[in-house]
Amino acid sequence: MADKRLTAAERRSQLISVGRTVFAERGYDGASVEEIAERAQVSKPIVYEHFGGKEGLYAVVVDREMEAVISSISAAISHGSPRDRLGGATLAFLNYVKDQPEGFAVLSRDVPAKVGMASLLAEVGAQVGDVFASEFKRAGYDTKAAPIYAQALIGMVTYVGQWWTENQKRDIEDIAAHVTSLAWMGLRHLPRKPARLPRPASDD
Amino acid sequence: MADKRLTAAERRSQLISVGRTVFAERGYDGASVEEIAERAQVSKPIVYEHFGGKEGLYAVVVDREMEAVISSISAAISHGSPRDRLGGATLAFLNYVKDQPEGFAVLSRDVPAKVGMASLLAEVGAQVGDVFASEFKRAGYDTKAAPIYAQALIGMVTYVGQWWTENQKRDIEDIAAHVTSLAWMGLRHLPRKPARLPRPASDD
DNA sequence: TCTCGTGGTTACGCTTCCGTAGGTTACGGG
DNA sequence: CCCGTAACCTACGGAAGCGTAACCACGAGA
Repeated sequence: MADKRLTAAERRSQLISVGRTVFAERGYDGASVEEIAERAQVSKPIVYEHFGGKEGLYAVVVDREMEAVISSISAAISHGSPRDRLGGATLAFLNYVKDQPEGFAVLSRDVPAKVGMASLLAEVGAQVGDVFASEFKRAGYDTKAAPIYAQALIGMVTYVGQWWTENQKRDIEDIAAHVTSLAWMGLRHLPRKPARLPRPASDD
Repeated sequence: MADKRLTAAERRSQLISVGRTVFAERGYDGASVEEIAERAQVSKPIVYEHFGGKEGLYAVVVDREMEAVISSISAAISHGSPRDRLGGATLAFLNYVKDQPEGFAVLSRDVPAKVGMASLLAEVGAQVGDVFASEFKRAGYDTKAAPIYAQALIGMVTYVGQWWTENQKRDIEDIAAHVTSLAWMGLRHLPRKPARLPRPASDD
Protein backbone atom coordinates (compact mmCIF):
# COMPACT_ATOMS: atom_id res chain seq x y z
CA MET A 1 0.00 0.00 0.00
CA ALA A 2 2.98 2.27 0.42
CA ASP A 3 1.10 4.28 3.02
CA LYS A 4 4.30 4.79 4.89
CA ARG A 5 4.86 7.95 6.84
CA LEU A 6 7.01 10.34 4.94
CA THR A 7 9.22 13.06 6.34
CA ALA A 8 7.97 16.60 6.01
CA ALA A 9 10.34 17.31 3.14
CA GLU A 10 9.36 14.20 1.24
CA ARG A 11 5.68 14.85 1.70
CA ARG A 12 6.05 18.43 0.66
CA SER A 13 7.86 17.51 -2.49
CA GLN A 14 5.32 14.84 -3.30
CA LEU A 15 2.45 17.27 -2.83
CA ILE A 16 4.06 19.74 -5.20
CA SER A 17 4.30 17.05 -7.81
CA VAL A 18 0.75 15.83 -7.32
CA GLY A 19 -0.52 19.38 -7.20
CA ARG A 20 1.12 20.19 -10.50
CA THR A 21 -0.59 17.23 -12.09
CA VAL A 22 -4.01 18.13 -10.76
CA PHE A 23 -3.70 21.83 -11.56
CA ALA A 24 -2.63 20.85 -15.05
CA GLU A 25 -5.67 18.66 -15.51
CA ARG A 26 -8.31 20.87 -13.97
CA GLY A 27 -6.96 24.38 -13.69
CA TYR A 28 -6.81 26.39 -10.51
CA ASP A 29 -10.53 26.72 -9.89
CA GLY A 30 -11.36 23.23 -11.03
CA ALA A 31 -8.77 21.56 -8.84
CA SER A 32 -9.87 20.68 -5.33
CA VAL A 33 -7.64 20.36 -2.33
CA GLU A 34 -9.37 17.11 -1.52
CA GLU A 35 -8.45 15.57 -4.82
CA ILE A 36 -4.85 16.57 -4.43
CA ALA A 37 -4.78 15.12 -0.94
CA GLU A 38 -6.48 11.96 -2.05
CA ARG A 39 -4.05 11.35 -4.89
CA ALA A 40 -1.20 11.84 -2.48
CA GLN A 41 -2.78 9.22 -0.20
CA VAL A 42 -3.13 11.77 2.51
CA SER A 43 -5.87 13.79 4.13
CA LYS A 44 -6.73 17.37 3.41
CA PRO A 45 -5.26 19.16 6.44
CA ILE A 46 -1.81 17.97 5.44
CA VAL A 47 -1.96 20.22 2.45
CA TYR A 48 -2.86 23.12 4.72
CA GLU A 49 -0.06 22.14 7.01
CA HIS A 50 2.52 22.48 4.29
CA PHE A 51 1.25 25.27 2.09
CA GLY A 52 -1.37 27.13 4.06
CA GLY A 53 -4.01 26.37 1.48
CA LYS A 54 -4.77 25.90 -2.16
CA GLU A 55 -3.31 29.20 -3.24
CA GLY A 56 -0.07 28.56 -1.40
CA LEU A 57 0.50 25.26 -3.13
CA TYR A 58 -0.43 26.78 -6.44
CA ALA A 59 2.02 29.61 -5.96
CA VAL A 60 4.85 27.17 -5.32
CA VAL A 61 4.01 25.10 -8.36
CA VAL A 62 3.80 28.13 -10.63
CA ASP A 63 6.98 29.60 -9.26
CA ARG A 64 8.92 26.44 -9.94
CA GLU A 65 7.69 26.17 -13.48
CA MET A 66 8.34 29.79 -14.25
CA GLU A 67 11.85 29.35 -12.98
CA ALA A 68 12.32 26.33 -15.21
CA VAL A 69 11.15 28.03 -18.39
CA ILE A 70 13.02 31.23 -17.79
CA SER A 71 16.32 29.60 -17.01
CA SER A 72 16.02 27.31 -19.98
CA ILE A 73 15.35 30.13 -22.39
CA SER A 74 17.91 32.41 -20.81
CA ALA A 75 20.62 29.85 -21.38
CA ALA A 76 19.61 29.50 -25.00
CA ILE A 77 19.74 33.19 -25.86
CA SER A 78 22.91 33.96 -23.99
CA HIS A 79 25.27 33.52 -26.93
CA GLY A 80 25.53 32.94 -30.64
CA SER A 81 24.44 34.76 -33.74
CA PRO A 82 21.07 36.52 -33.73
CA ARG A 83 19.64 33.71 -35.77
CA ASP A 84 21.02 31.10 -33.42
CA ARG A 85 19.50 32.93 -30.49
CA LEU A 86 16.12 33.04 -32.11
CA GLY A 87 16.34 29.37 -32.94
CA GLY A 88 17.73 28.53 -29.54
CA ALA A 89 14.94 30.28 -27.70
CA THR A 90 12.33 28.61 -29.86
CA LEU A 91 13.83 25.21 -29.32
CA ALA A 92 14.25 25.79 -25.62
CA PHE A 93 10.63 26.72 -25.21
CA LEU A 94 9.38 23.80 -27.26
CA ASN A 95 11.63 21.45 -25.35
CA TYR A 96 10.09 22.67 -22.13
CA VAL A 97 6.67 21.97 -23.58
CA LYS A 98 7.80 18.50 -24.49
CA ASP A 99 9.58 17.66 -21.26
CA GLN A 100 7.20 19.32 -18.84
CA PRO A 101 3.77 19.12 -20.40
CA GLU A 102 2.08 19.41 -17.03
CA GLY A 103 4.03 22.48 -16.12
CA PHE A 104 3.22 24.02 -19.44
CA ALA A 105 -0.45 23.23 -18.95
CA VAL A 106 -0.47 24.84 -15.51
CA LEU A 107 1.15 28.00 -16.80
CA SER A 108 -1.11 28.19 -19.82
CA ARG A 109 -4.39 27.89 -17.99
CA ASP A 110 -6.37 30.71 -16.54
CA VAL A 111 -5.01 31.87 -13.25
CA PRO A 112 -6.38 33.86 -10.35
CA ALA A 113 -3.80 36.58 -9.94
CA LYS A 114 -1.35 38.04 -12.39
CA VAL A 115 1.00 35.11 -12.50
CA GLY A 116 1.33 32.37 -15.02
CA MET A 117 2.16 32.19 -18.66
CA ALA A 118 0.36 35.42 -19.50
CA SER A 119 2.60 37.61 -17.38
CA LEU A 120 5.69 35.65 -18.35
CA LEU A 121 4.96 36.14 -22.01
CA ALA A 122 4.14 39.78 -21.48
CA GLU A 123 7.56 40.30 -20.01
CA VAL A 124 9.34 38.30 -22.66
CA GLY A 125 7.37 40.18 -25.26
CA ALA A 126 8.45 43.51 -23.89
CA GLN A 127 12.09 42.46 -23.90
CA VAL A 128 12.00 41.05 -27.39
CA GLY A 129 10.24 44.23 -28.43
CA ASP A 130 13.09 46.29 -27.07
CA VAL A 131 15.67 44.24 -28.91
CA PHE A 132 13.72 44.62 -32.12
CA ALA A 133 13.31 48.31 -31.55
CA SER A 134 17.03 48.91 -31.41
CA GLU A 135 17.62 46.70 -34.43
CA PHE A 136 14.88 48.53 -36.28
CA LYS A 137 16.43 51.84 -35.43
CA ARG A 138 19.78 50.76 -36.79
CA ALA A 139 18.20 49.57 -40.00
CA GLY A 140 16.04 52.65 -40.40
CA TYR A 141 12.73 50.94 -39.77
CA ASP A 142 9.78 52.24 -37.83
CA THR A 143 10.55 51.39 -34.23
CA LYS A 144 6.91 51.69 -33.22
CA ALA A 145 6.22 48.51 -35.16
CA ALA A 146 8.77 46.48 -33.21
CA PRO A 147 6.41 45.30 -30.45
CA ILE A 148 3.98 43.99 -33.02
CA TYR A 149 6.59 41.70 -34.46
CA ALA A 150 7.71 40.63 -31.02
CA GLN A 151 4.19 39.64 -30.06
CA ALA A 152 3.68 37.87 -33.35
CA LEU A 153 6.77 35.75 -32.79
CA ILE A 154 5.76 34.82 -29.30
CA GLY A 155 2.30 33.87 -30.43
CA MET A 156 3.79 31.74 -33.14
CA VAL A 157 5.99 29.75 -30.81
CA THR A 158 3.52 29.33 -27.97
CA TYR A 159 0.66 28.36 -30.19
CA VAL A 160 2.77 25.80 -31.98
CA GLY A 161 3.73 24.46 -28.57
CA GLN A 162 0.10 24.18 -27.58
CA TRP A 163 -0.71 22.48 -30.84
CA TRP A 164 2.14 20.04 -30.41
CA THR A 165 0.81 18.84 -27.07
CA GLU A 166 -2.61 18.15 -28.52
CA ASN A 167 -1.66 16.41 -31.71
CA GLN A 168 0.69 13.90 -33.16
CA LYS A 169 3.94 14.48 -31.38
CA ARG A 170 6.43 14.99 -34.12
CA ASP A 171 10.10 15.67 -33.66
CA ILE A 172 10.31 18.90 -31.72
CA GLU A 173 13.64 19.95 -33.21
CA ASP A 174 12.21 19.64 -36.65
CA ILE A 175 9.27 21.80 -35.69
CA ALA A 176 11.50 24.35 -34.01
CA ALA A 177 13.61 24.56 -37.15
CA HIS A 178 10.60 25.25 -39.34
CA VAL A 179 9.17 27.86 -37.02
CA THR A 180 12.50 29.58 -36.70
CA SER A 181 12.88 29.56 -40.43
CA LEU A 182 9.51 31.19 -40.95
CA ALA A 183 10.19 33.83 -38.36
CA TRP A 184 13.68 34.58 -39.50
CA MET A 185 12.81 34.83 -43.16
CA GLY A 186 9.88 37.03 -42.37
CA LEU A 187 12.02 39.39 -40.36
CA ARG A 188 14.87 39.46 -42.84
CA HIS A 189 12.65 40.42 -45.72
CA LEU A 190 10.37 42.90 -44.05
CA PRO A 191 9.59 45.87 -46.22
CA ARG A 192 10.23 49.27 -44.76
CA LYS A 193 6.53 49.91 -44.79
CA PRO A 194 4.02 47.07 -44.96
CA ALA A 195 1.71 46.93 -47.94
CA ARG A 196 -1.74 48.34 -47.45
CA LEU A 197 -4.42 45.78 -46.92
CA PRO A 198 -7.57 45.67 -49.00
CA ARG A 199 -10.45 47.29 -47.14
CA PRO A 200 -13.13 44.87 -46.06
CA ALA A 201 -16.22 45.05 -48.21
CA SER A 202 -18.41 46.36 -45.41
CA ASP A 203 -18.79 50.13 -45.69
CA ASP A 204 -17.60 52.95 -48.00
CA MET B 1 -36.20 52.01 -12.79
CA ALA B 2 -36.96 50.49 -16.17
CA ASP B 3 -38.10 47.30 -14.49
CA LYS B 4 -40.78 46.86 -17.05
CA ARG B 5 -41.92 43.43 -18.07
CA LEU B 6 -40.34 42.42 -21.32
CA THR B 7 -41.64 40.00 -23.89
CA ALA B 8 -40.05 36.58 -24.00
CA ALA B 9 -38.03 37.46 -27.09
CA GLU B 10 -36.75 40.70 -25.64
CA ARG B 11 -35.80 39.09 -22.36
CA ARG B 12 -34.10 36.24 -24.11
CA SER B 13 -32.05 38.53 -26.25
CA GLN B 14 -31.14 40.66 -23.26
CA LEU B 15 -30.03 37.60 -21.30
CA ILE B 16 -27.79 36.50 -24.13
CA SER B 17 -26.15 39.88 -24.11
CA VAL B 18 -25.73 39.99 -20.35
CA GLY B 19 -24.55 36.39 -20.31
CA ARG B 20 -21.88 37.13 -22.87
CA THR B 21 -20.60 39.96 -20.72
CA VAL B 22 -20.46 37.89 -17.56
CA PHE B 23 -18.94 34.86 -19.24
CA ALA B 24 -16.35 37.16 -20.75
CA GLU B 25 -15.45 38.57 -17.38
CA ARG B 26 -15.47 35.43 -15.30
CA GLY B 27 -15.30 32.44 -17.61
CA TYR B 28 -17.76 29.59 -17.63
CA ASP B 29 -17.03 28.21 -14.19
CA GLY B 30 -16.58 31.56 -12.58
CA ALA B 31 -19.83 32.98 -13.87
CA SER B 32 -22.87 32.40 -11.71
CA VAL B 33 -26.42 32.23 -12.93
CA GLU B 34 -27.38 34.53 -10.12
CA GLU B 35 -25.05 37.25 -11.25
CA ILE B 36 -26.34 37.05 -14.78
CA ALA B 37 -29.90 37.25 -13.53
CA GLU B 38 -29.08 40.10 -11.22
CA ARG B 39 -27.43 42.17 -13.91
CA ALA B 40 -30.45 41.60 -16.11
CA GLN B 41 -32.65 42.88 -13.25
CA VAL B 42 -34.39 39.58 -13.11
CA SER B 43 -34.49 36.54 -10.87
CA LYS B 44 -32.68 33.29 -11.43
CA PRO B 45 -35.51 31.03 -12.59
CA ILE B 46 -36.00 33.27 -15.61
CA VAL B 47 -32.67 32.13 -16.94
CA TYR B 48 -33.72 28.52 -16.49
CA GLU B 49 -37.01 29.32 -18.16
CA HIS B 50 -35.27 30.52 -21.30
CA PHE B 51 -32.17 28.39 -21.58
CA GLY B 52 -32.66 25.41 -19.31
CA GLY B 53 -29.61 26.32 -17.28
CA LYS B 54 -26.14 27.77 -17.32
CA GLU B 55 -24.84 25.47 -19.98
CA GLY B 56 -27.75 26.21 -22.27
CA LEU B 57 -27.15 29.93 -22.17
CA TYR B 58 -23.45 29.41 -22.60
CA ALA B 59 -24.02 27.25 -25.65
CA VAL B 60 -26.13 29.92 -27.29
CA VAL B 61 -23.59 32.64 -26.57
CA VAL B 62 -20.71 30.58 -27.92
CA ASP B 63 -22.65 29.53 -30.98
CA ARG B 64 -23.45 33.11 -31.90
CA GLU B 65 -19.88 34.22 -31.53
CA MET B 66 -18.50 31.34 -33.51
CA GLU B 67 -20.92 32.16 -36.26
CA ALA B 68 -19.81 35.78 -36.23
CA VAL B 69 -16.11 35.01 -36.50
CA ILE B 70 -16.49 32.35 -39.11
CA SER B 71 -18.70 34.37 -41.40
CA SER B 72 -16.45 37.38 -41.09
CA ILE B 73 -13.35 35.44 -41.99
CA SER B 74 -15.07 33.46 -44.70
CA ALA B 75 -16.08 36.64 -46.46
CA ALA B 76 -12.55 37.93 -46.29
CA ILE B 77 -10.90 34.90 -47.86
CA SER B 78 -13.47 34.32 -50.55
CA HIS B 79 -11.69 36.28 -53.28
CA GLY B 80 -8.55 38.13 -54.22
CA SER B 81 -4.92 37.24 -54.57
CA PRO B 82 -3.37 34.82 -52.09
CA ARG B 83 -1.74 37.71 -50.36
CA ASP B 84 -4.98 39.63 -50.17
CA ARG B 85 -6.67 36.62 -48.69
CA LEU B 86 -4.05 36.24 -46.04
CA GLY B 87 -4.25 39.92 -45.20
CA GLY B 88 -8.03 39.89 -45.38
CA ALA B 89 -8.33 37.00 -42.97
CA THR B 90 -5.92 38.61 -40.56
CA LEU B 91 -7.74 41.89 -40.66
CA ALA B 92 -11.11 40.21 -40.35
CA PHE B 93 -10.03 38.36 -37.25
CA LEU B 94 -8.47 41.40 -35.64
CA ASN B 95 -11.54 43.45 -36.46
CA TYR B 96 -13.64 40.89 -34.68
CA VAL B 97 -11.38 41.18 -31.68
CA LYS B 98 -11.77 44.93 -31.78
CA ASP B 99 -15.51 45.07 -32.34
CA GLN B 100 -16.52 42.15 -30.14
CA PRO B 101 -14.01 42.02 -27.33
CA GLU B 102 -16.45 40.25 -25.06
CA GLY B 103 -17.18 37.60 -27.62
CA PHE B 104 -13.48 37.11 -28.18
CA ALA B 105 -12.91 36.79 -24.46
CA VAL B 106 -15.65 34.18 -24.14
CA LEU B 107 -14.24 32.11 -26.96
CA SER B 108 -10.69 32.40 -25.68
CA ARG B 109 -11.34 31.29 -22.15
CA ASP B 110 -11.32 27.77 -20.92
CA VAL B 111 -14.48 25.91 -21.76
CA PRO B 112 -16.18 22.80 -20.41
CA ALA B 113 -16.76 20.83 -23.59
CA LYS B 114 -14.99 20.88 -26.91
CA VAL B 115 -16.41 24.16 -28.12
CA GLY B 116 -14.87 27.58 -28.14
CA MET B 117 -11.88 29.14 -29.74
CA ALA B 118 -9.72 26.06 -29.37
CA SER B 119 -11.86 23.88 -31.60
CA LEU B 120 -12.48 26.74 -33.99
CA LEU B 121 -8.79 27.35 -34.41
CA ALA B 122 -8.11 23.66 -34.74
CA GLU B 123 -10.46 23.54 -37.67
CA VAL B 124 -9.14 26.69 -39.27
CA GLY B 125 -5.64 25.34 -38.75
CA ALA B 126 -6.46 22.12 -40.51
CA GLN B 127 -7.92 23.99 -43.47
CA VAL B 128 -5.04 26.40 -43.77
CA GLY B 129 -2.73 23.44 -43.49
CA ASP B 130 -4.44 21.80 -46.45
CA VAL B 131 -4.10 24.91 -48.57
CA PHE B 132 -0.44 25.16 -47.70
CA ALA B 133 0.08 21.49 -48.41
CA SER B 134 -1.15 21.81 -51.96
CA GLU B 135 0.87 24.98 -52.49
CA PHE B 136 3.91 23.27 -51.06
CA LYS B 137 3.42 20.34 -53.36
CA ARG B 138 3.29 22.62 -56.40
CA ALA B 139 6.45 24.36 -55.33
CA GLY B 140 8.29 21.17 -54.51
CA TYR B 141 8.39 21.70 -50.76
CA ASP B 142 7.92 19.13 -48.05
CA THR B 143 4.17 18.90 -47.57
CA LYS B 144 4.54 17.41 -44.11
CA ALA B 145 5.77 20.78 -42.89
CA ALA B 146 2.66 22.61 -44.06
CA PRO B 147 0.64 22.17 -40.85
CA ILE B 148 3.47 23.63 -38.83
CA TYR B 149 3.37 26.84 -40.79
CA ALA B 150 -0.40 26.94 -40.62
CA GLN B 151 -0.34 26.66 -36.84
CA ALA B 152 2.40 29.24 -36.60
CA LEU B 153 0.34 31.74 -38.56
CA ILE B 154 -2.74 31.18 -36.49
CA GLY B 155 -0.78 31.59 -33.30
CA MET B 156 0.68 34.78 -34.59
CA VAL B 157 -2.66 36.35 -35.38
CA THR B 158 -4.53 35.19 -32.29
CA TYR B 159 -1.79 36.12 -29.90
CA VAL B 160 -1.50 39.57 -31.41
CA GLY B 161 -5.26 39.86 -31.02
CA GLN B 162 -5.00 38.93 -27.38
CA TRP B 163 -2.18 41.37 -26.87
CA TRP B 164 -4.11 44.13 -28.56
CA THR B 165 -7.01 43.80 -26.13
CA GLU B 166 -4.72 44.07 -23.13
CA ASN B 167 -2.56 46.96 -24.21
CA GLN B 168 -2.66 50.31 -25.87
CA LYS B 169 -5.20 49.96 -28.60
CA ARG B 170 -3.40 51.01 -31.71
CA ASP B 171 -4.87 51.11 -35.16
CA ILE B 172 -5.94 47.59 -35.95
CA GLU B 173 -5.42 47.94 -39.68
CA ASP B 174 -1.89 49.01 -39.12
CA ILE B 175 -1.25 46.00 -36.94
CA ALA B 176 -2.90 43.66 -39.40
CA ALA B 177 -0.69 45.03 -42.16
CA HIS B 178 2.47 44.42 -40.17
CA VAL B 179 1.48 40.92 -39.17
CA THR B 180 0.49 40.05 -42.69
CA SER B 181 3.75 41.40 -43.93
CA LEU B 182 5.75 39.28 -41.53
CA ALA B 183 3.81 36.16 -42.41
CA TRP B 184 3.87 36.72 -46.11
CA MET B 185 7.53 37.51 -46.30
CA GLY B 186 8.33 34.53 -44.17
CA LEU B 187 6.37 32.23 -46.41
CA ARG B 188 7.71 33.70 -49.65
CA HIS B 189 11.30 33.22 -48.64
CA LEU B 190 11.14 29.86 -46.99
CA PRO B 191 14.11 27.68 -47.79
CA ARG B 192 13.36 24.26 -49.14
CA LYS B 193 14.76 22.79 -46.00
CA PRO B 194 15.08 24.80 -42.80
CA ALA B 195 18.52 25.34 -41.37
CA ARG B 196 19.56 23.05 -38.57
CA LEU B 197 19.35 24.56 -35.15
CA PRO B 198 22.27 24.57 -32.73
CA ARG B 199 21.90 21.76 -30.23
CA PRO B 200 21.23 22.91 -26.70
CA ALA B 201 24.22 22.52 -24.42
CA SER B 202 22.56 19.85 -22.27
CA ASP B 203 23.59 16.35 -23.30
CA ASP B 204 25.78 14.65 -25.99
C1' DT C 1 7.45 2.66 30.87
C1' DC C 2 6.20 7.37 30.43
C1' DT C 3 6.12 11.28 27.52
C1' DC C 4 6.59 14.27 23.82
C1' DG C 5 6.99 15.73 19.15
C1' DT C 6 6.09 14.59 14.42
C1' DG C 7 3.05 13.12 11.02
C1' DG C 8 -1.09 12.09 10.57
C1' DT C 9 -6.84 11.58 10.89
C1' DT C 10 -12.02 12.44 11.31
C1' DA C 11 -15.55 15.54 11.47
C1' DC C 12 -17.44 19.77 11.08
C1' DG C 13 -18.83 24.94 9.98
C1' DC C 14 -19.52 27.92 6.41
C1' DT C 15 -20.10 29.75 1.89
C1' DT C 16 -21.28 29.48 -2.85
C1' DC C 17 -23.93 27.77 -6.40
C1' DC C 18 -26.94 24.99 -9.34
C1' DG C 19 -31.37 23.80 -10.16
C1' DT C 20 -36.52 23.53 -8.84
C1' DA C 21 -41.18 23.87 -6.46
C1' DG C 22 -44.70 26.57 -5.85
C1' DG C 23 -46.74 31.02 -5.47
C1' DT C 24 -47.62 36.01 -7.36
C1' DT C 25 -48.58 40.11 -10.42
C1' DA C 26 -50.09 42.40 -14.68
C1' DC C 27 -52.72 42.53 -18.87
C1' DG C 28 -55.76 41.43 -22.71
C1' DG C 29 -60.02 39.24 -24.37
C1' DG C 30 -64.64 37.50 -23.61
C1' DC D 1 -65.85 42.32 -14.50
C1' DC D 2 -63.52 38.10 -14.49
C1' DC D 3 -60.28 34.74 -15.85
C1' DG D 4 -56.45 32.72 -18.11
C1' DT D 5 -51.96 33.13 -19.51
C1' DA D 6 -47.39 35.06 -19.90
C1' DA D 7 -43.86 36.96 -17.16
C1' DC D 8 -41.74 36.87 -12.88
C1' DC D 9 -40.58 36.07 -7.74
C1' DT D 10 -39.30 33.99 -2.99
C1' DA D 11 -37.60 30.19 -0.95
C1' DC D 12 -35.58 26.01 -0.59
C1' DG D 13 -32.90 21.25 -1.31
C1' DG D 14 -28.63 19.62 -2.05
C1' DA D 15 -23.86 19.27 -3.62
C1' DA D 16 -19.14 20.99 -3.66
C1' DG D 17 -15.39 22.68 -1.65
C1' DC D 18 -12.36 25.68 1.46
C1' DG D 19 -10.50 25.95 5.70
C1' DT D 20 -10.25 24.52 10.86
C1' DA D 21 -10.78 22.24 15.46
C1' DA D 22 -9.85 18.62 17.85
C1' DC D 23 -8.35 14.31 18.34
C1' DC D 24 -4.97 9.70 17.18
C1' DA D 25 -0.50 6.77 16.43
C1' DC D 26 3.87 5.76 16.85
C1' DG D 27 8.68 5.84 17.76
C1' DA D 28 12.82 7.70 20.37
C1' DG D 29 14.88 9.12 24.36
C1' DA D 30 14.89 9.80 29.72
